[in-house]
Amino acid sequence: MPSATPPVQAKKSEDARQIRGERTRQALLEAAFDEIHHHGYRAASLNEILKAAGCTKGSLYHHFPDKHALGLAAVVDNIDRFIETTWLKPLAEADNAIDTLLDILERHASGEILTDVRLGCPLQNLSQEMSGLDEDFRTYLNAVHDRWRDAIMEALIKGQENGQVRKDVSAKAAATMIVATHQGTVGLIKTAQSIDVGALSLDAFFQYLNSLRTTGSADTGPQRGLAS
Amino acid sequence: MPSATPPVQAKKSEDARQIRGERTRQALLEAAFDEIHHHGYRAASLNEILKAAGCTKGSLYHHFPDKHALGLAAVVDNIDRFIETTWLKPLAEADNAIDTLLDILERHASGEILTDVRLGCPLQNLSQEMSGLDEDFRTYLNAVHDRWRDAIMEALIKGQENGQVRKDVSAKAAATMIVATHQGTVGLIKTAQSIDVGALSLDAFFQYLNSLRTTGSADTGPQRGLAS
DNA sequence: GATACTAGACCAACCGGTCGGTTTGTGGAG
DNA sequence: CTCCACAAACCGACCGGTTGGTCTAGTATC
Repeated sequence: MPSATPPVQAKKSEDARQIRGERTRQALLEAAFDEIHHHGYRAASLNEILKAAGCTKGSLYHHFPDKHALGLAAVVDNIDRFIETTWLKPLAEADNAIDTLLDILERHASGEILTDVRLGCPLQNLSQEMSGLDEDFRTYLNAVHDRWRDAIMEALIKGQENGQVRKDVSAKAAATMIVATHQGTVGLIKTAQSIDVGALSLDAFFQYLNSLRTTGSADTGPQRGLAS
Repeated sequence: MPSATPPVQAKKSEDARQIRGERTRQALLEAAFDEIHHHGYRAASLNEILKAAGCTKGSLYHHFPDKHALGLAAVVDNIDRFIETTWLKPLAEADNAIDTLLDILERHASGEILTDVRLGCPLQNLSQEMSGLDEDFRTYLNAVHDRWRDAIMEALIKGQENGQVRKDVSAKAAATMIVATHQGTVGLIKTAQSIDVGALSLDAFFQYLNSLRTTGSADTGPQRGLAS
């Protein structure tokens, strides 16, 4: 990165405008999400966030009107990205809905996605904490649930059209239950602080998901299931 | 309740010892559980609890060493009773595990058990809030999950022995998933602040539970399902 | 009079939020 | 190229309020 005379007319937006202002803003968002993930929104301390972000109250309240705005921005920023890459994109591109679902769940069970058992899933944590407390958070989190469920539903419907998924099940109901079971399993894991209980739950969950296949397609093949 | 000269020698344990001491203790437990149910443990204000219980700091700290002990006692007291009457007892006495499960779930869906959609299930709320925060709470809540799951498992095993439940499913895995799906559904309801999403999830859930029946017994009978 | 219990003023710690003031980067004038 | 004006960015002491918890004084019951 040579600093040799950058062209004077170069738009400074790309990099130059990001220095300072945007950088500390991003640092605040990241630190805020981390603190919220660890302690929840209400118990998240602004002073701790500031310490982690390496700036002070003045900076914070220059970029955000209050704690609520900071927290919401941090949460939306992070969860949107997560749900998009982990669920929505793979499901939209899926050739086979059931296979894709099993694959994503397997990656949860292996600890690839849920890295820290103690902290749990941010979406789950926040839904639980904030739903009855703040309408802005609740509306957003509920919208995430809806997007998530709809993505599963669409994949199932596509599978039904392809003849991979049984047509005597309601795609919407099944998708809703899949979201519920996943969230519930993550909750059990957090309380048990062990993924063993998650493996148990997923074992039955996989059996259910396989039961959604048409009898023609590879049904209860031995290829799927917990690696154990 | 005539106060006419009670027998002097009457054991005062039953009623007399309960006056004052035990009465305020119970009032504190009740008020504490209510406050915790509404705001969670951390946000539960001792002053609010005292106001609701109609006593003062001095009384509280005479009966309990600290907030932690009060909260735990209140939670154990209440949840133990709930899980016992709602799940453990019916399951232990069940003639048919699947029918009993469907029945309990139906009572949830009808709003008979989960009275206030906004507050959610206390067990779920506390598991989520406290598991990563306090080992005493976590240990207790995890034990409740275990008791709950074991009761379902026992009922399923009994059903397998009776020939009502398919033997190619792991009772333990199925019971774990049933707990997870139920908890997850309750969570979705809370975030959506509507039982509609719960009805959707339960629709698929019922289909799954019915699929656990042996093909001989009343399989996908029309008698079960959401009333709607 | 001893014991169990109640009362509420009081405390340090921490909370989110405010505010006057300083630093830093930049565009235009000379 | 230098200098200045101005605004965006940043700083941290400070504020009122609330928290869980302590302490001393007083009261009902045996």
